[in-house]
Amino acid sequence: MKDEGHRASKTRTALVALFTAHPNPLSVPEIEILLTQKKYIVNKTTIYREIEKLLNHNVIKEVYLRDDKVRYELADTNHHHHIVCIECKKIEDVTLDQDVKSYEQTIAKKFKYKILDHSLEFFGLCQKCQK
Amino acid sequence: MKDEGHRASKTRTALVALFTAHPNPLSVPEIEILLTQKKYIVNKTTIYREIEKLLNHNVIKEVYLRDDKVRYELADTNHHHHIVCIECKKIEDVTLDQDVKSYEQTIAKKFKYKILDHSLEFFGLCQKCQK
DNA sequence: TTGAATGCAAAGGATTTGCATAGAG
DNA sequence: CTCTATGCAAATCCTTTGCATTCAA
Repeated sequence: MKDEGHRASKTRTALVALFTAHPNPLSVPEIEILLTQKKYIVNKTTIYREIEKLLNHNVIKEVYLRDDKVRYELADTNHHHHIVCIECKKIEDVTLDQDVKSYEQTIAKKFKYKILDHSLEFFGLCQKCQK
Repeated sequence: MKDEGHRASKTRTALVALFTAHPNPLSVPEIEILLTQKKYIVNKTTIYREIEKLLNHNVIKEVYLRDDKVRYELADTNHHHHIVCIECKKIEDVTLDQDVKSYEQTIAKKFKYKILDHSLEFFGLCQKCQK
């Protein structure tokens, strides 16, 4: 990003550090709370704008988990899915040996689509919440 | 629903008819527009409240498609997924011969989760939009 | 000095809530 | 008559936009 005249601003640094340290995909309101806890006070607007830049530069990507909140996580991780506990909201990464890619060819042919991507998320109860 | 004292109210009838006639999962703002086009004017609030009742009675279910809009579709259809054209936003149902269920056991064991459900959606370009 | 970064206020859009009225059984 | 259904206004929450100011290369 610096190549394009962008700076290693405080907010940018703080956000990347947060995403690196944090295991879960985060929404903007969550990010705001976490930054505040770290005594780093930023305006909501700044977060939204910074998120947009990070998205445009493929530093982070969007994650959708069955609610109307958009979450973000680092983009440079391996392709993976998520498993979400519907009770405690814990989120874990899921990697599949044989990924859904195999379906994509069949579907692409059947529907005459050029498939670019897919979302696969699992929902259930984690060990603790099953009790 | 009638069993529980609910009536076949105008809005309820109109909504179920709309979902039955309409192939795509619909958001509340979309529903409002479609009903208006059919000369059936309802207040937004009424739609939201009716949607909630239909959800509670499992007449419809929520669908999430990579944006922050919640959509709804009839719940009594076969388990299926969706393929979305990122250009023209067309949505089609996708049924898989061998569903993701097979993954669920493996993942459930590995993560010690009780898996209840999953979401799988494909994104790409439909035939028209590939040109 | 110049463009990027930030804050603040306001606007927009979706959704929810409270209250009062209308309507169906 | 009684409870459901509906409308309307207001409130909330998330997100975006415009404008002015600050900051870093």
